[in-house]
Formats: sequence, C-alpha cells, structure tokens
Amino acid sequence: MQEGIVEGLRKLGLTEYEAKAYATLVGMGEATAREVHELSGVPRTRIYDILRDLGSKGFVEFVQGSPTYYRAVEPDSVMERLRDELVSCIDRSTNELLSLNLEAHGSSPVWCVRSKWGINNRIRDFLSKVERELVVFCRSPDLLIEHKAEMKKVPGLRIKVDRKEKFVGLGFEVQEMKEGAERFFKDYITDGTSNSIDALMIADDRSSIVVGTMGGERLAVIIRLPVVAMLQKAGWESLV
Amino acid sequence: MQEGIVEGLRKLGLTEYEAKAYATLVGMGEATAREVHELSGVPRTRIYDILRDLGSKGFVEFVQGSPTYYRAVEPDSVMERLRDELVSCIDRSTNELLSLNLEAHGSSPVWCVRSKWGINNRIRDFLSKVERELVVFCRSPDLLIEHKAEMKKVPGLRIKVDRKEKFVGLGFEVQEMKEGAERFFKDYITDGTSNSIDALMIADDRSSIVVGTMGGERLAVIIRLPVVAMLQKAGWESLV
DNA sequence: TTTGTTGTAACCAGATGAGTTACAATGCAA
DNA sequence: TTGCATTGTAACTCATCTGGTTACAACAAA
Repeated sequence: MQEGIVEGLRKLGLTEYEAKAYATLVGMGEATAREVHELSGVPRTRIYDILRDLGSKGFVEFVQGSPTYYRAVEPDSVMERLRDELVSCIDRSTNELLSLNLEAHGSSPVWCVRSKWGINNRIRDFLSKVERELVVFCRSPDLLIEHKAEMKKVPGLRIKVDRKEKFVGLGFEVQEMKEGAERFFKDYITDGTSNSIDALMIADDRSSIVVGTMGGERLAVIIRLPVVAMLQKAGWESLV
Repeated sequence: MQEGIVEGLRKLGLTEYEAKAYATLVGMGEATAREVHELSGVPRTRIYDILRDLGSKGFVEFVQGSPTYYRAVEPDSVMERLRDELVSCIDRSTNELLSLNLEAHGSSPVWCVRSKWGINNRIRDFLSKVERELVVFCRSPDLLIEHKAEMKKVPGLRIKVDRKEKFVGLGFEVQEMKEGAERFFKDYITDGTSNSIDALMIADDRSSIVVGTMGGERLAVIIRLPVVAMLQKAGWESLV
C-alpha cells in the first residue's frame, strides 16, 4: 500500500488505522476483518472497532455474519461528500470571520511575517500595489522564479544582484552590483543569532519588504515608512 | 465571541486556543498579546506560543517590540488558501483510491450500512436503479420527505403506510394497510435488543432495502436476492 | 477434547492540548 | 535609584486520544 494515501486521508480527519483500513478495503473490494488486518497492518484486535468507526462515518458497509464481511463505500462518493462538508465549513467560517472584521486595520507601518505562505502572500500583495517603480536587490533567483508572473507586470522594475550568472535565462534584465558592495547584504551575526538577507524590494520610495533568515527562521519584514524606504533606496543606489 | 466560529476553525485543523486567538485578532484588527488574551480567554502565559504558531501557519503577522503587536492576516485570503489545500488533498486522495479500486466488487448480495449519510447514500443509489416497479412500506414520513425528489421520478411507485393521516400533504398517493397487518412491522425484541423497522422498499422484485433501528443503532440492510425480495413483496401484498 | 478463529474488552504508553505555576527581563513611576 | 507592574519564557500537571498489546469469551472444526 502506498504511504501517501494514508497521509492524505489523515489530513482529512481519519486516524492512521482508519486510513489504512479504508484504503486496504478499497483495494480489496470485499473482505473479512481478518483480511483487512493482514493487508493493512492494523492489529487484528483493533480492526473491529476501527471498521465499526468507519461504518459510523459512512466509509464502509458490512454484512453481519461469522465472519462479518466488509466493503468500502465507493471512494468518489465518499470523497465528494467530504469535500462538500469541508468547503461548506470553510465558507461558513469565512463569513463569520468577515463579519467580525468590519473595522479598518493595519495602521502599524511595520509587520513581520513568519510562514512560507504568509511571506509569499505578502510579496504578491506588495507587488500588486506598485505604482511607478520597484527596485529589487536579491541574492538568489528563487524569489524571482516564484513571483515571475507578477514581477513581469510591475512598472519601473530595476533589479540588482550579487552575481549575474545566477540569473541568466529568467528573462529579467539584472544589474550586477559593484565590487565590495555585497558586504551590506552579507550574513551577519547579532546577539548570537545569524542573519542573512535574501532579498530587498522598495516600491515607489514608499514601502519596502525584506526577506531573509533571522535567528534560524525565515522571516519577511514589511515596512511602510517612506523615510526608511528612501534611506534603503539610497543604499541600494550606491551598490551600482 | 461566537461559539460556532471556534468550532468551525477547529474542524479546519486549528486547536481551541488557536481558533480563539485568531478569531479575536480578526475582530480587533491589531492588538498586543495581552489584549488578545483578555478578549479570547486564552491564558496569558500561553498566548505567546499560540500566536507564534499562528504566525508559522500563516494566520497572523506581528511587529516585534515591547509589547509586540499582532494582527490577523485577512480571513478571506487565509480561508481561500485553506480551501485550496484541502480540496487538492481530497482530489489527490480520490485519484489514489480509485487507482486501487479497479477490480469489480460488491458481489455479496446483502449489506448493512450504519451511518446516517451512508444510509441516505444507499437509498439514493437504490432509488436510481429502479426500472419498472417500486413498492414501499413506511411508518413515518421522514424518509419520503428526505428523498421526495428522487422518489417522484421512480416508475411504478406504490406506497403502503400504517396510518394515512401522517402522510397528507406530501403529494404521494398512499394506501393504508389493513387492520391487524401492522403487527408485521411492530417493534419487537430479539436477543434482548429492541428492533423497529421504519421502512421497507422492494425494487423490481429483485432487490430490497430495510431501514430501521436495531439494537439501539440506526441501520439499513440492502438485499439483492430476488428470492428474498419476492417473499418480502408477497408479505407486502398481504397488507392490503 | 483440543485447536484455531472470531470478536470483545481492557490495558499501557506516547503525544497532544488545556490549564497552571514559577520566574527572568523589561520597562515605568515614585 | 528603588519598587512594582507588565512582558515574555519555560516548565509542569492533567485529561484525552491514538497506537499498540494482552486477556479472554464464544464458537466452529478436527
């Protein structure tokens, strides 16, 4: 049996035993508790309550007897129901949350974002709000690849990189910064934690976003203070 | 704060504390850890790691300081991502399961179904496969109401009930069974467990389905043996 | 009777989450 | 500066859940 299928079913709310038993039963079509146990690896003495639970959840059917026979309910049917339940739960939650969320917010000019998705989300948002000009410094092509499509649409795009050869074939016009300037963006250590900056973007001399690893965790810092943005840009210009 | 919103978020994979903190933060727009604690009821000494977790999951952003300020990422944005993740997980699982499910199955002629959804699913399937004739006995209008639409499409529909007055206004033509015949479907006790039958349907003299409560739990029994169906129908006919 | 199988029930151990306590560090006000 | 409240960290307890095991009753076949 594949490993991934169990993992997937667990994400959808089944336990490991339930996932194994159900997947096995789907594969066997019809089987006794013992057979499910043999193939799935679920302990024999537990297979009975597991199958009973699956029955209560609408995943399997059975025919009483000695031995009792079990079969899986058609997976597309079960999965469709699951999807409907989850989607309607999400829609409900979204509406409830939005009804709490009436007031305006985001007044603080600087925010940190921690998760990978959160960072990408922020970058997308940031890119979509550029009006005239975006200057970018970056040290790895990953970020440019990830946001290539949005980046292409940005007006006034200028990119500086540490070494040109890392960025060939991406379709971006990049400029290499001058000798010795890379020290501004080198890995450094503060308070015993190592920091490294992967990318810096400044939009319209107004807001900026810094992406990097600080103290062992990936972080993005969004700053919407024109003063700071101007200063950062001045530094950036000096990199030519 | 509403109770339902926390319950909904928990179904989507958050813990109680996480759900409370996130919902609260959505409502406040921007707040310190303390404020979130006060409003959400999450213990103050736990609010810090909860908010950190929410950050790692992409639900909140923060600005370091003393005190650190937090804000919720826009709920529609977060929820949309969650939906995409779950739906793609379901699609993947469905495909993997179906690829295991190539062989034909369902050869056994009798099956029990336990869950509410499973029972309804079975009944829908059963009704959709009627070709010429469906005879129904039922003791409560619930089942007819639940499957009214499908039932209307069934050819050769004949319904017998215990007492006609319970079924007025449903748009079904029902026939009352004769005096004394209800004893066949009365609640009865076997092996110390009480059983009661809510409905019995027979399709094309071929297959039948019985819905009822047996030993304290709701159960449907599907039988695809023509012999049994014929016998059941003979009994049914005698109810006139 | 013996043996093996089916099915039930209980138990143990590890992980996780809810809720609490202790305490270091950081301000802030007198 | 001292004293005090607040911020933030870390640990611990308790209950629940899940994975994994043991014991045993009921039953059928040999």
